[in-house]
Amino acid sequence: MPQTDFFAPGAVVSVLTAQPLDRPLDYRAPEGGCMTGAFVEVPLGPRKVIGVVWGPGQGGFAPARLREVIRVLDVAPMRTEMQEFLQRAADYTLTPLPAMLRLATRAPGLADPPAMRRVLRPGPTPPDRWTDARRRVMAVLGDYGGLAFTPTELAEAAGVSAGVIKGLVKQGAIVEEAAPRDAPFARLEPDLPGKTLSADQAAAATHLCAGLRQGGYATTLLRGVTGSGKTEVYLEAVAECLRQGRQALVLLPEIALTAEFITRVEQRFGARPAEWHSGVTMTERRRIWKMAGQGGVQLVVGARSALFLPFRDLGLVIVDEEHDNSYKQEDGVLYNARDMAVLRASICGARVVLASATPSLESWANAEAGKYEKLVLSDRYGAAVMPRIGVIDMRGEKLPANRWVSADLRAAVTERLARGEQAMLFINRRGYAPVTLCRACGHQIGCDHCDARMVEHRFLKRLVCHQCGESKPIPTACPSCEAEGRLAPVGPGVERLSEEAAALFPEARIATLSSDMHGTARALKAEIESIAAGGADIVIGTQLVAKGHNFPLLTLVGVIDADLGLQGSDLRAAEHTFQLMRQVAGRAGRVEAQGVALLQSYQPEHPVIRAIVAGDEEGFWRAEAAERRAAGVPPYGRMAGIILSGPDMEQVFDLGNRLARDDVALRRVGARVYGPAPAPIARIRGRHRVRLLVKADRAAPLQAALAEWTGALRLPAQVRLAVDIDPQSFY
DNA sequence: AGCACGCCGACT
DNA sequence: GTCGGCGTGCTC
Repeated sequence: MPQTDFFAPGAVVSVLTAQPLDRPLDYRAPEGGCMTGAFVEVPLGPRKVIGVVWGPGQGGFAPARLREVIRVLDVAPMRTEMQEFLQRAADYTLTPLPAMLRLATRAPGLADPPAMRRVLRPGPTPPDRWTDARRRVMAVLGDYGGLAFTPTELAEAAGVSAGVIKGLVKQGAIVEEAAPRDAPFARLEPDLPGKTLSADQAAAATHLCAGLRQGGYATTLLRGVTGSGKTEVYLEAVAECLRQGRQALVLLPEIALTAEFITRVEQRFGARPAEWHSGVTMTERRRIWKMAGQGGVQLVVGARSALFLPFRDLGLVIVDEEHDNSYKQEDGVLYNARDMAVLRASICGARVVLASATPSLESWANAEAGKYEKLVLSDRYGAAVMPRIGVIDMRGEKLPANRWVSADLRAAVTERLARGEQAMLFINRRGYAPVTLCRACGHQIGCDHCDARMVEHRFLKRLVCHQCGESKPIPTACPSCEAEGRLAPVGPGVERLSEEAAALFPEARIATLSSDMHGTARALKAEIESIAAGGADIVIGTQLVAKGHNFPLLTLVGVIDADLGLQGSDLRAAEHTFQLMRQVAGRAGRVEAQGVALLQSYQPEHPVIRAIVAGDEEGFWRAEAAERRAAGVPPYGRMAGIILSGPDMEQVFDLGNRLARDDVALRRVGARVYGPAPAPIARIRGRHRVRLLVKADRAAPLQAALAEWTGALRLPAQVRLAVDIDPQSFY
């Protein structure tokens, strides 16, 4: 890390850009000099690019050929802790540092001078006459003294027409002024009265607040069943963080959840936090980015990429639903947001709260080992109790073709309908039918670019590949044998289940929730709100409904295929099924009545199904942990996936074999390589993929060995190699 | 990432 | 003869 802070003009500095160069380049400091961390514009070949002064020059490049930094940008310099975070995240995920920097500068217009806009302030001369409208305008301007209004905003806030404002400006009662466009966010008030907490919640909140007052890094796993009020608890921690004048970040796994959460923040703190995710406008992103650095935002709520905002003084990171798979995803860089949150917090001395009803085994093990603190909320908040969970053994069920709702489940739904309560049918499959089969020749329609079957989406009237998103119209003739009218949908998806429910319960109002049926997040939110308010009798949904939405009238959840996630040989299958089933079951009976969850299963004796039914969480995790420990896999061993992809299958396989053979670097640290094998999806968008797995001891210096190992392989032009540290799936 | 340099096929 | 294909390499 850099020792020198200021570089005099002409001094040699090293500058990191987001260009894929694999290391920083040396430049001469500009006229006026520059600081470590400064955002600068530098010449690169014929172009000008943005970079960060990373430290003193590295040397080794002819001094005469050094070029000069063009200018220092007018944004808050990158903090040393952010540099360290990016460096360590890059080292951990084996990502080139420039790619990491790109994540940290994903706001447009950083190079632009601070844009100004015209805002209105009360002027020196009172208006000649006071009308009602004029009084309202001046009252709004006075009340919100600190806030800046544009003419349109002021007219709207005061409920007057633009003419009134114009008149006041003309008289000098209001004056126009230039103000920076990227304005601070409205202040959140941590001392507004919060909700009354249960004894459990209060104890947990007190503990978290005490930790924040003590300061320094620590991670707490906050466990609580659905409806136990985890959110209220961690909002108290946010309040404490704000009281200390530090910034807080709340990560949510789904954009669809942010709207509801922001409303709760507004109720608790009297103003809206900043909202950061892919759906946010460019202007707003730039504002949040800049305000994070200037301290003009206290709380950011958003997606995992918010971890890379340049917070000036981050004191608390909440990772809600920490077990959620979407925290580990690729957006240019493969990283797990939960782990990166812990890393970032440990560097900047912040607290982390990992909240979940069903933690990941990793977090559970860290808590068991004493690396994380553990807080458990055992009661459901208010009168709500955990649902009773039962299994319906489908082996004895004689269902007609293309029916999936058993007699028992049907009876249970009918009972709820009679009582005026809501029921939910859950199936974790989008679309109408997962397979389209030709009855004449047995051909199944697959994607042309991937090794995946096309899923019929009747709602969209198309076949869709869930892998690459490619879609095509539903053919009338078989593409293989050309038989007309012999194509048949096989198996259930959420749309088909909806059709069945309509036939079984003709009187009921049925609402179907699936991500592809509601174009926008807003439409989806409106639908969810309407359902929560009683706008439907039966809710039919996919994974989407399992994630944190609150349906107070719901007393029954029926899971159509509880075994679905248990198929395949993925070691995490048990964990995921356990988490998903517990979450779905938790939707039932949140308020007064005890809910019931019924799981349809063809293997009711399966240990996972039994653990879910028994509600024996600790038992499940202990058993799962024992198995993982025996197999030497995460979290008791380390793993990495290597994916080689390219247009030529043979070439990619050859490279995989060569890699597997030349494994000296790995063996030196006691790691072993398995494969190559076709990747879980062997072909995506026309690129063939093979995968190798590396298994190592927990303490092994895996990254260094992997870097040496893969670095030795010369890659042909079209072949790409990606390293996935701590892969989500492994077998 | 861009953009140049460079070495082999079909065109004025 | 040269215009242009995109494979390989460099950017301080």
